[in-house]
Amino acid sequence: MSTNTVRVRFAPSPTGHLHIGGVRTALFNWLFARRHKGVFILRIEDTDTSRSTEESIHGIIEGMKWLGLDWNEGPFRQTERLDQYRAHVERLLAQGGAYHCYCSAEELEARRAEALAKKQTPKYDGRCRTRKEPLPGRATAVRLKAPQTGQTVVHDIIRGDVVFENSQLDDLILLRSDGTPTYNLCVVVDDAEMRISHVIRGDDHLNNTPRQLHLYDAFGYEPPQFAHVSMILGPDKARLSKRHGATSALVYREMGYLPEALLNYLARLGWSSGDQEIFSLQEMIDKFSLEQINPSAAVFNPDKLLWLNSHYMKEAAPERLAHLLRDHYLAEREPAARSMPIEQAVKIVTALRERTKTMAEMADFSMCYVEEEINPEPAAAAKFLTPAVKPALADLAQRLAELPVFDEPSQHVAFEAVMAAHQLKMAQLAQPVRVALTGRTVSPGIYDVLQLLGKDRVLSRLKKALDSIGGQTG
RNA sequence: GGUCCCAUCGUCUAGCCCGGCCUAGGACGUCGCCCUCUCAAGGCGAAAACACGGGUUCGAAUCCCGUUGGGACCA
Repeated sequence: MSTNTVRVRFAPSPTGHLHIGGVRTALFNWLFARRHKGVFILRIEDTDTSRSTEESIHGIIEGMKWLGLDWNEGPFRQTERLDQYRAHVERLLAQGGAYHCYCSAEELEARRAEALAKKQTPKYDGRCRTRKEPLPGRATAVRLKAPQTGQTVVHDIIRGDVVFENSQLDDLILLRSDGTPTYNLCVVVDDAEMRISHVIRGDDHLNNTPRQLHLYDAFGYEPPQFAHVSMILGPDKARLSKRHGATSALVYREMGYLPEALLNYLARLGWSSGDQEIFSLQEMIDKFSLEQINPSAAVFNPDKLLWLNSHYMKEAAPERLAHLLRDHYLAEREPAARSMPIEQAVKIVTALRERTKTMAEMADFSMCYVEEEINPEPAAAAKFLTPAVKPALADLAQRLAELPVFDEPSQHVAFEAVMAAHQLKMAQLAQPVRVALTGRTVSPGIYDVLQLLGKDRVLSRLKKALDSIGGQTG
């Protein structure tokens, strides 16, 4: 295989749901891989067994599949590669590139607290670095013998060169005293062995990068290129988290967002291509470049995501939305909806997608076309189903019942006749009819409503409404 | 506290690298008008930003320095 092949990875820790910040990182990696006809790898960083769960792994994979972020290799799991990490450490130890450290976590913590108290930078003092004889009876961690002078420069594609003084970096722990490998070790071993060409990750890892570079050096590996993407912030400019609202990709699915809307939104958060706002997946792939990524952090804006979602709902094939609506969003509200003819679902989608911004909202507005009977909202009924309009409604019911063909032109004639006979304007007639038929004051055009319900339900709901109105009869 | 990153409308951004075309463009949101059987959608229009201070230069949003503010990591 050519050494020029782009190989990138998304490496989430399965300690929670698939976070939308993670989705953006995954998307940038995926776009970069597709753009360069490279390889996208999914790697599960599950070495922290106390916090990793199978449930999280399933959630991550399900989320990735929902979004269409398909991977070429993996999912690999770090817990299946522990031998690799240990072997690398053994090798380093044998070469003198690492050493045993006998300091206990408690001692280190005490020294750190002491340093902080003296307003000094807490940093490992390297006291075990030159120890010749092992201390018997003490658990040992393994540390990297890192350079203590000079500088380490991270050549970041997004930020340019970032310089670190080696004197500021301490000898990082490779293996803890309980034998478990640390994050930096695993990442470097995996990225090297998986021949990752570009590490595209959150900039919360920028500070880890010089240490990782030391590790690449120690192992004799050529380091990859780095691109550190800034964080996604909440409205208060703090890192986006649960307290800012939904952060799980799959929760956005439940809220009725389309995957292409989320992807388009996340792509434009930190990346741009001129003034373009709407990108198909293929356009994103064609135009994506790491150099165009904005180095500054971005605030997550739910309103814009919502706008994009409504845009994509209007763009999508009605049949696709109809299946989604019926089999997912409606079915979870009313299982009987599964038996709805797909043509009916298509009609509902066509009538509602201009006025609802999510699939969940569409489902809520669809219920009155799914259920056999409805109970109008009390406030709407009180305002529009009044004795004053009762004669007109009765007249309309009569005329609609007598229509030989229940189509829009005929319905139109009936409405015109009722308006003329009762001296009513369209608004005065349509609103009561709307409330009688849908139970609320907001709906698609009244003729669309008639079509969606069909003659039987129209007549029965009009009758029910008429019966509910007190006062004069007929 | 130390290290590192960042800084254009409320928000996402174009412009910045290669100073003049910038009386700073687009988008979301907001407001107004039009359309209208409701709500939307759609159309038209408006308000709204170069964090601050010094340089460099004929000229700086664009280059340099500092300040301030925010963020991340060490934890």
